[in-house]
Amino acid sequence: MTVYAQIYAVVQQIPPGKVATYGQVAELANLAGKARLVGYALARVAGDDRDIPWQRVVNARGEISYSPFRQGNDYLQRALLEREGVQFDAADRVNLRVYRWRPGEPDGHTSL
DNA sequence: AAGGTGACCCTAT
DNA sequence: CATAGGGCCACCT
Repeated sequence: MTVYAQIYAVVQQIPPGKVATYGQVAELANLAGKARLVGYALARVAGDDRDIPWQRVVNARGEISYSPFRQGNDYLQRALLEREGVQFDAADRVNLRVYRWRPGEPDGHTSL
């Protein structure tokens, strides 16, 4: 069982229309504090593996992590999320209080 | 086999 | 709000 397998297993549980942060995924995969590994692991499957909803992972501020290394996948990420109903604010961020996925609550009830 | 690197995160200034 | 620095660790030369 590699650390990647654990990371992918967690990401696959994120339901459509919801997002999780890198740090959150790391914690759920028993890799607390190793958020970078999550990004690294996802970089290896993006565009390659369609079984993993990589677009549902954003950074701790609710932003998509843009990088030239992603060759457009970052922009694609936003398009995919919007297609799922996730809305971005004027600062290009998603409101984590509304869209953050909470394990155990399949259809996150957005109570403030 | 050692060193650079990356889709991160947190705290302090 | 912005910048800076430390911690993290598997992957690829």
